[in-house]
Amino acid sequence: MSAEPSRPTMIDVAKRAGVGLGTVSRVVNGGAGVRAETASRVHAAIEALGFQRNEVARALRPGKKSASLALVIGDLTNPFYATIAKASLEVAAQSGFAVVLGSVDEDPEGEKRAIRELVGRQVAGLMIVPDQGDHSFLAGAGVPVVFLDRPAHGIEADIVMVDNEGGGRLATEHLLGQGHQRIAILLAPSYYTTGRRLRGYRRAHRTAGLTVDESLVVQLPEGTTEAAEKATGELMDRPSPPTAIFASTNFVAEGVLRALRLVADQPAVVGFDDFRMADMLPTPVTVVASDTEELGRTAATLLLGRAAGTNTRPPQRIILPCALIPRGSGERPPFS
Amino acid sequence: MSAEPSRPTMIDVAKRAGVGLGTVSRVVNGGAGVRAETASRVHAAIEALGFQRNEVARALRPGKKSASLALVIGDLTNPFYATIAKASLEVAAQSGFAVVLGSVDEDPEGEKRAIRELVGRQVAGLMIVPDQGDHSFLAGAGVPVVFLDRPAHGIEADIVMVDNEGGGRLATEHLLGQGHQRIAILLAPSYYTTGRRLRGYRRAHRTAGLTVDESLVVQLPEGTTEAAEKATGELMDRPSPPTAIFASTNFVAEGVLRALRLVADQPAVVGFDDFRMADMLPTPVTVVASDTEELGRTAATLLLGRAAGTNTRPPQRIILPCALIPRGSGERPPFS
DNA sequence: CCCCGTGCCCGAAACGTTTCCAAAGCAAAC
DNA sequence: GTTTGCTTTGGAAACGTTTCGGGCACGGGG
Repeated sequence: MSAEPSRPTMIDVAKRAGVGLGTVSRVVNGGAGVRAETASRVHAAIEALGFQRNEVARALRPGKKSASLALVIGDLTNPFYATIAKASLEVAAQSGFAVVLGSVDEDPEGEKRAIRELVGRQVAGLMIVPDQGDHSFLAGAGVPVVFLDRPAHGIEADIVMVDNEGGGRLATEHLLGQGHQRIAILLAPSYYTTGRRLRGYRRAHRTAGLTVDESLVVQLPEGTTEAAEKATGELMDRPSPPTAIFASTNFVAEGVLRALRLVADQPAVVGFDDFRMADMLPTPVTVVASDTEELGRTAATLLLGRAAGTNTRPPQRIILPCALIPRGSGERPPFS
Repeated sequence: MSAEPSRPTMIDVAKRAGVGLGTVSRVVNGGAGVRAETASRVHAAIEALGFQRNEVARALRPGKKSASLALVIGDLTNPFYATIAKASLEVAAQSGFAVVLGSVDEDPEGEKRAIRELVGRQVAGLMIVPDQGDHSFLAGAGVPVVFLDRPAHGIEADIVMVDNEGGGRLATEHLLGQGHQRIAILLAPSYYTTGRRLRGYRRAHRTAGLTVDESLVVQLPEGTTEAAEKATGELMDRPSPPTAIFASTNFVAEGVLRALRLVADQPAVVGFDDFRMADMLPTPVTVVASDTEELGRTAATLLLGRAAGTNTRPPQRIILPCALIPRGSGERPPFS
């Protein structure tokens, strides 16, 4: 057993450079108020010892939060979430912040535990894509919070999201404009976003003077491609199938497209959120999409402002617009 | 300006429960050697105050690393990396570890800085998808390291990677088996993995008694779809274009497919690494792939073992196998 | 009655940094 | 020569936890 070669501390550096502890600290933090000659001696000692500041000890001082942001987010395999993670990571990195990923169980209880954990780590701020359930326990945590993609209950905080209702309306209006009358909507059980998209769907119908056939509003048991595939198959097997489908999610859209490979009369399809290869499929997929990177960037920027105390405005609600990207699948006319 | 409602500490809890500081600590850490009655009083106080252990202070004690792993990885938007992140995150979470994402600049210098940062945060271990360049500076850090996907220079450490050469051979043999003689290989400039895949390509040729036409070995300036698309276009415009293309990366494969939309004589295509929708494209894409989740899981498990001191074996090199998934694009016969 | 375990609990020390106060050096002004 | 003020430096306190050496109370054995 060799003795653990414990990393050198500022004290070691101070001894070696023949200066006081405080001086080393000052040099490490930018070196204001230190003679150049002294500073260079300290730097030499740091170099020689391979000293590396212990961020943990640094963060212990009151007021100094650790320079990290927490990100509590769903399945990174979903390009929507991955894009958010990437964008926020980039913004954070520019300010010298690291990003801590919380464990991402699906149940609200796991989410709560993960968040507690993160708060205990003294992160400077939290970015959360909230599950359903109450988030009031965050109120007293003394950490700024920004919610992404959907609001949370029980707490006033910044939130950055997409114009779900507008997007839903856009998609539906587009399909109605092609002459479709029987438009199905497949909803992943994601509660809030899904609800708003449905609302847009309804509003588009109302505006057009149509009533929606409730049997075409399909609530999926899961947000997976498999569930969507199955539901789509059943939908198209009905006596009078829909002539168009609005898929409320990128995974749902994928499932829909899979199911449709076996179908003779191809309905029009519009998805929500863009995805890779959407334009490469046999008939390119029309989607309603927003700038997901912008969403992540905005949230991170906002949070950094809060964490730094620069931004003291009341909680903001930022809503990013959606645009329709016609590619083919949404422009198919109604069959029969 | 309301006074910052600083979070309660163990001292506050101790006062409120009418016990000593040490007792609170024991209760919080499992409560061995504390009378049940006392423990419940402490728990009540914790509940009442909303106490949350300060992990930073905890990690300050010598030996105690913070319960977090660092992950230094490329673009999360790349499903390959996203999958690794997800899998390792899950494993870490099971052991109560969080995952810190390092800033992911592309240049080696940025990577080095990011790693230093992470080491300073007292993470319990590092998972790194290494850039080229020397990583010997990690040797003295006193933190266990696991490299993913490619080895690093200047340091002995565990590494988990894919059988790149075998995969390259598999892909090439498959194409040769279809009667292709002019097989192009498009290489993203990722140095190591790319080099091994090329080696597999060469070996397959040699085994088949063929010499490779060096003009068909295309080194891309970038690993982007755009670069691959451009190169593919040029490739197919040659007087005698290849009848098959081996794309060394998922992004490269995408670029190839984009370019091929405009081409009359469709070459066979095999990609490296699977990707979403590969089976949904007009002609489904044949790929060589390995279990990326397994890669992430293995690395995380290995690292946790090192961090806990459970695993003291000499550094391991784990190589995951690749399998060919025929879907259509790789089974196209040579044209003309 | 004394001694010694055995549980349970207390509180000080230590971890490595930042920050604050004071001291020291020095130059300029008187 | 003294004062004043500024720059540079040293060192102690504080951050919130874990850990460790005791202390106290109680009970049983001698």
